Amino acid sequence: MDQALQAHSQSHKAAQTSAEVSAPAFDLIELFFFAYRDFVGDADRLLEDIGFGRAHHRVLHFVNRQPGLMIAELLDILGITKQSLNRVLKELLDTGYVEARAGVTDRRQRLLFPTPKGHRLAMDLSDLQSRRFERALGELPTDARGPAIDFLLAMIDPAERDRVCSLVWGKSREEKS
Amino acid sequence: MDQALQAHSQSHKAAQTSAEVSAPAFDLIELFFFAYRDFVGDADRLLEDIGFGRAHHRVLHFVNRQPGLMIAELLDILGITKQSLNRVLKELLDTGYVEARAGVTDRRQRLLFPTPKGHRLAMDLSDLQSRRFERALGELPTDARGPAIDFLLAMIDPAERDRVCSLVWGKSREEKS
DNA sequence: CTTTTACGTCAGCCATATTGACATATTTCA
DNA sequence: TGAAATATGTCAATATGGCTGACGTAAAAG
Repeated sequence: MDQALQAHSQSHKAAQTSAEVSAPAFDLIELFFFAYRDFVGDADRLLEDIGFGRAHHRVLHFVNRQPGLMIAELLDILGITKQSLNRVLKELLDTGYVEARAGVTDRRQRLLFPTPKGHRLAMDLSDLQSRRFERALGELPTDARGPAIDFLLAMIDPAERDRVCSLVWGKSREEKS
Repeated sequence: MDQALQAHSQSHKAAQTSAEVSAPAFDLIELFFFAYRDFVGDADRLLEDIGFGRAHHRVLHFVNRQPGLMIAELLDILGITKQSLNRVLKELLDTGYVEARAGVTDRRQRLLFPTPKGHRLAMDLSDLQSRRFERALGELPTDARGPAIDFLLAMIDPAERDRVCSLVWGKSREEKS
């Protein structure tokens, strides 16, 4: 069967599109796929006991990371529509993991905060995922934390990087006003 | 649900005191999230023109990588049910990206092969994703390809690694080049 | 006072996954 | 040979997480 594929690959060389380059990095592609799958799998297992999914996790994570987040900012970070957010956010509000307070200067805004319960869940999920990173980095010969950060950052669209960087390392929402 | 939460909360405290969990690696968590999102976004944009989604991509990718794959093997790799696979696979067969032949020794088996058209699409998608890796690795000071592979592999569940390694390199991890 | 902004909501659609039950062909084994 | 195990297909119902479009409302900004 490998012969069949090779023969066919040769015969169509002329018809290959402009996208064709050197040998594809199948190993990196597949390792990234499986690594991410296991990474989110940790959180999935913790969440399914409470009846939440990944959508809830993402919302809770960013609300916990940036307490006082506005709806519009959250939509921008997640890249989803307000209708999509609404069902998930409503469940988080109803079950008391997140709470919303009207903005001080602008009372149209609903600023989102984690409740103590929501904060604990968010930290448990983050700890779980951090432990995977710690284990992984600990398996590597030298300290690979810096290189890992550099690699992951380099994988992000250059145009997106500033936004991501300020989200990851930037100021908290309290100083924003 | 309250019980689950309470137990969960206590286990968190225990973990904090005994395992001395340091501050969660929010940066790695979020960078991994955004990196993976951009990574799959490349393929998503190419696929949506033909009306395919990520599910089609995953099936086509592994069929292209391992021509002659059996249905059961594919289900095992993807970790989904046959009912989920069926619709997607049917569309790939109907549109002529994948073809199925009965097994030689066991005619119950349906061995899956990429058609020339399917092979080209799979390679276009892989090339697109490879270019992101090449760009990313090229931005880093020293050659980071080996370290990147090691890091991604370390992120995968230890119990899963041998399976992933033989899938990626067709051999065990020790003999990986 | 009008417009814009920030948000909520209803209604319907699509894609991807799930489980359970049942059908069919084929191979294997007692 | 006849029974059981295997590989796969299929029908039906359900969940989740997204989408678009349209419409409503309260508050801020001009």
